[in-house]
Amino acid sequence: MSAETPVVSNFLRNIIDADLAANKFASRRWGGGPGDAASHAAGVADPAKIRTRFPPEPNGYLHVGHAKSICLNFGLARDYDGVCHMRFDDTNPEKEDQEYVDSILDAIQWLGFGWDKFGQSHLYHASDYFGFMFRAAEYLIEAGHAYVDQQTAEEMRVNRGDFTTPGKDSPFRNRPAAESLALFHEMRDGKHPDGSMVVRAKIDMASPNINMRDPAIYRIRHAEHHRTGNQWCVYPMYTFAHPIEDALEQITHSICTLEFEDQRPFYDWLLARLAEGGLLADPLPHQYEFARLNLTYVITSKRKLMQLVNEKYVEGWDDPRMPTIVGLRRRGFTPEAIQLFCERIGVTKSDTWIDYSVLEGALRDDLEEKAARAMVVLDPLKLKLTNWDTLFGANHAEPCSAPVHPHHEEMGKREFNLTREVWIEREDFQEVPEKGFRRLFPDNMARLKYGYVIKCTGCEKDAEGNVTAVLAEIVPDTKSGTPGADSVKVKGVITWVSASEGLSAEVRLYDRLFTEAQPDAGGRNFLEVLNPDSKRVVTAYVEPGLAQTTAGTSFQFERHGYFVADRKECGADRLVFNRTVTLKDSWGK
RNA sequence: AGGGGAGUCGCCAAGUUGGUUAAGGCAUCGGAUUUUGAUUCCGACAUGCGAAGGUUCGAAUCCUUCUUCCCCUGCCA
Repeated sequence: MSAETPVVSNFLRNIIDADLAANKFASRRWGGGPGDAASHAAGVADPAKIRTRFPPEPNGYLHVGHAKSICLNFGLARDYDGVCHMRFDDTNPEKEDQEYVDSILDAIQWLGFGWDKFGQSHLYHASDYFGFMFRAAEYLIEAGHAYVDQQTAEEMRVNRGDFTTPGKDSPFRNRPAAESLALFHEMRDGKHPDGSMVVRAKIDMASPNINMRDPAIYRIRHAEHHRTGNQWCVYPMYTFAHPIEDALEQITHSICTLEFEDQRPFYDWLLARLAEGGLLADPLPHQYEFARLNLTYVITSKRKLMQLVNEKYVEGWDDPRMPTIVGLRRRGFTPEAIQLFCERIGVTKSDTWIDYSVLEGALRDDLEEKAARAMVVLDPLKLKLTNWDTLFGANHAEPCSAPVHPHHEEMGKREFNLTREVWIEREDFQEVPEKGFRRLFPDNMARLKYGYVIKCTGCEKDAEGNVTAVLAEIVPDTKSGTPGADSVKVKGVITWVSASEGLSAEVRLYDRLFTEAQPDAGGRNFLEVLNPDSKRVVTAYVEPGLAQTTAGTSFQFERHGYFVADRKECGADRLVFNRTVTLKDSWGK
């Protein structure tokens, strides 16, 4: 898909182009896997022109916002003959779980990306670097760049100062390195309870950048880690761990979101210190920040998504209304549509809102090309062909044929029968037509798609005056595909399903989850603007050929939109379809 | 208030060593095609680049001032 989509320049591509042009990475070595300066020095010239990484914390499900980052990082690596490392940033044992690891890996592969490149897998875990990180912290302490602080969390907070007030040095700040080192070892050995002490980088308590006011780099957590078990009771903080992870993996461009901009000075400070100590070597990785995705009508906060699931506003993480990758997938999104969306929105440093319709547009553009067509009636009203018996005989079934895809003959034909009674959409009949209406109304002609032109003669009503059936006559010799098909010109085309041969199916009509473009704008509780009609379930009639539908297959239900056979509940015994997105409708329903 | 960022068409977004008519996409609006009011195809769509000054033969690009919005005071990431 990217072959036909011209690549649009962005600030990251410009940076990479400049780096490459300057031969900035010419001396890079690759030790065959993540490692310190010595191990890479002993390796080979790095076969990867650049290295990026996608580093989720395995504490939740991936969503459309992550998709932007995934497409960016894996996409750049692909385009520049580099590699993107799949890395779990699992430095907080209390929040993480293997279940999330599995779902994340699955989501990325589904999106169309992988981490095997240059003959090896690049699936990494921050927890594999705990040993090095511990050594790095020891080095920092020994070199006078870090210390063990025994202030309480509250004392630390107060002494950090605020935006206008410089912080105050901790009373432990200048304790001898040997004392800090001994305490750090005691921390590791489980001699101290959670929260009793912490290792802090020694930088500048008066820095205007609060992240430089002696940030905590190691804390005590007597917790079982999903990968390292009980091997450790001290764990590195993100601030400290992330730059090291990047360096050990020889990442060239460490791309993260805007809120980490203030963290970059520490990122550079840390790597420079470790390079001084010989633990790391140039060229060191650099951090670049881009604006995360803001999508209207969508919420991506982990906490809020969790709330939607836990409080049953939706039916799980893979509910088709959820912006999670599993939700989008079940809704009928394709990986290509999501990739197209990411290409269209671009990458910048300006914090913007993308309208939900852009996502829908990309989806339609992808599905239009590949979805098989089918005729389905979602809101059935019976149509009686009153001259059927005299024309064909009551029990006759008239075979009709239609292309699987109007622009792709090679996809073949589908066959179904026209019978004396068919289902049509209730909205396709108006006893008194509104201006511009071209479908069925008394004395008007329209075509039953792929069948005959019919002339509406009236309707039947119940005691309350509700229309219960539409009456029409077939106009002879107008069957689609026959020489006389165009002898009568009509403006309206009606989709239909044989009343006697059509199959019934459960169809879920999904709509956006919220009624406001920015559900949590201005501190509003997003639950107050949940769309009560985000899911409507109808029993529809579908053409007989859909009987053998495979779960996960996408269709265009003609004149309605794109639908997908639900991957969990659609089976041979029960047809279940999810509406992925409607067709564009310039007439307005 | 201190620090860090961002403001180019309705929504995104190229363009920044200053130099012809400010890319492109989405949306929108015309028109053609169409057995999906879909698709497709043609065409239209910023004398303007947050604002005001200034430098210059020439500025979205340089300078000055102003303005709006976003992020930062977890032993989360």
